[in-house]
Amino acid sequence: MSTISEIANKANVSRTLVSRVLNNKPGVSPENRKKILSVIEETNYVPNGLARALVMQKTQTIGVVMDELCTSFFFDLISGLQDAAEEMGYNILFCSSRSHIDIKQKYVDYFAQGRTDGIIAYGSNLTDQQLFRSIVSKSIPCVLVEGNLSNCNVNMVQLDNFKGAYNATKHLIELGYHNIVHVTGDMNYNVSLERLNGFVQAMQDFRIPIGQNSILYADYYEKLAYQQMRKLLEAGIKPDACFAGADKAAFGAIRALLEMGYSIPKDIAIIGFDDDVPESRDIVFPPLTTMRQPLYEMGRASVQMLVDSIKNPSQNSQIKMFQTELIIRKTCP
Amino acid sequence: MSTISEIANKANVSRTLVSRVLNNKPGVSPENRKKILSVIEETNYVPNGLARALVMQKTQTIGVVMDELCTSFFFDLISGLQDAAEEMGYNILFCSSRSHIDIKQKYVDYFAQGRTDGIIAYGSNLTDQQLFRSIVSKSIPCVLVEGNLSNCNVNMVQLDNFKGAYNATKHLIELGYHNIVHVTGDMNYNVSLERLNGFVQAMQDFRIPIGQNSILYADYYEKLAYQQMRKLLEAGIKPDACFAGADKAAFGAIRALLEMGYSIPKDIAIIGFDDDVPESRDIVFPPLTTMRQPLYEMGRASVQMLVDSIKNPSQNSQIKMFQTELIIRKTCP
DNA sequence: CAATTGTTGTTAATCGATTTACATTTACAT
DNA sequence: ATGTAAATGTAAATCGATTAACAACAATTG
Repeated sequence: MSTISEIANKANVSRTLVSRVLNNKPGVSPENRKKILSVIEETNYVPNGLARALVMQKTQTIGVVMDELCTSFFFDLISGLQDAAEEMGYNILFCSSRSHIDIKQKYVDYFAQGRTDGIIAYGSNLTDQQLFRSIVSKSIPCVLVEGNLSNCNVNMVQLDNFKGAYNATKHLIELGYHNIVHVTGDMNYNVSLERLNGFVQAMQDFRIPIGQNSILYADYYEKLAYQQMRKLLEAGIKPDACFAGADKAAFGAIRALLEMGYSIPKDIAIIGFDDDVPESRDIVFPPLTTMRQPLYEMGRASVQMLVDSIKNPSQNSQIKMFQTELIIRKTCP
Repeated sequence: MSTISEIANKANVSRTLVSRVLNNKPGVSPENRKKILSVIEETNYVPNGLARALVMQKTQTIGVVMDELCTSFFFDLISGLQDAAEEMGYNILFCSSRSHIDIKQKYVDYFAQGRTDGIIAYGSNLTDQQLFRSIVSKSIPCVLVEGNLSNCNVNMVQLDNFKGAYNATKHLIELGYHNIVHVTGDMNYNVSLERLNGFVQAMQDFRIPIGQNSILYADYYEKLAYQQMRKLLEAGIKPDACFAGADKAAFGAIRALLEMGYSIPKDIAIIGFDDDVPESRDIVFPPLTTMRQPLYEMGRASVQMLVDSIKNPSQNSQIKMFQTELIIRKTCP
């Protein structure tokens, strides 16, 4: 690895001139510029980004901390992040904690040690709270996506899970379904609680009693939802509608229902949540009616908010709340 | 952001002492150590990673360049990368080119500007060649995964696609199937060519004629494989076995076969490739017999090879070839 | 008691870039 | 010929850490 000084020596000029050439700045005679460029060329010289970032006090880099990377669910979110970053001239670095809180902390610290201009962290897990507060205390620009940090002056991009769940439930109720079952997520996650609350509130507002069998405690994955729904059906309970807190869970429930001879949506209506439906799903399952999360837009907004905050560090923190959209397909009219 | 000098001033000591405390080195009196630690604590001081990396001439960081991040296919590969990196004390940064060659180049350059100790690049695309050569010319340690760069002294982790395809085809032939159709991938990708060659070679070795209808040109995704298989069946061709170059393609083909009333494996045997089967697949499709790629192990090997190369820059480049394994499930005995 | 060893501390060089301040040269108008 | 402005160049400070070299002093040893 050669340095700017070596280039300067070989070209018989000062470092300053090389720097000017590198950054396309004036103040270099044509012949010197040419000579310097040719030395750079033949040396395969690349300026050191660390040194540059150190003196410029900026990295043009955003660090993104995710719980998982290889999940179709994050596809749109990451696309939004990347498109916006590209447009605004930032590089994006990803890291994956694989849901280990200590690894997440490690990468947050890593990014916060001057290696990025700001951090975007995804996390709906309640155990993230401490970690998020640690970022904030370092006073590095950051945006929390799907995170919820009360009493804390921090930028947040959120989804209105409560209203989404409320509207999904309301939709079912207004269609005449009253025997509705809700499949919840893991109760360690904020989103699960918020969606459950939305369901409960809607039921109460329409004075529909919530019984012991109205709520299936599961997680947002296929397997457990399948098992719980199966158990319910085998116990002889016959709901006429199901609001699942996540599409994956909806598919699990649907599988149980199909196995038990239910026809969808004739015997039971289904609404999911997320709009996380791989293209291939439609092959075998009925196309799912669901509450869409505008993940792409949320990704874009996160970057915009962060860059705002980088360029204007003294400004107050912002919170942007996104709404879900009911996408009517075939599992519920 | 405070600096080491500020800490030194506040604690009335020299920078050296602060540095020693930060790095847990001896040569600091107990009372000074305590004082410095308390100043660090109350200042929320974090040492600057760029400055440290600049003077230490190492970053303890590996940069990974992928075509896509949010794909189940890469799950195991990335797990392998991360586990190995964790064990060896390296941080891993990911970036996604989303299959844009210029963005890929941008991030490779970014990583190569001293920001990482080495680069791992995934790419089976033929258009990556130029890009890979540019990394090599920068003489920064790197490993290519699934890439194929001839006449170039560079570390590579590869899969024996030829032999895998050969063995899959051979397996079908030895079971008595002779009317075998192969679903290919995009011909711009090395893997597609290698797997096709393996198929062809096996057919030739067993003296089975390859007709016009023996090869379905598609990509490794569900849709096109579905369409091509459908077209074949509608033309009245009745193969007795199918070797798909990828599991996704296999599922597309299976879908067409099921729709046309074929029973699997009674009427037709199927072997896929990759073992990229999301858990949820088994719900509706028959469990797929396939050639497994040891992606987790390949991920680990990439990191090991890279770290080797970082610690011993002068050594010759290595190539490690991994073999596939036939996983017998229900679509082919 | 002198010599040696060990501990604790400081100063200054270093990593590789950018940038300010200033020096030199050239061109042009007066 | 003189003064001024523009263009081109250099030297040195700076970013924020680590570390080699060395100084000062206390403790140990013969």
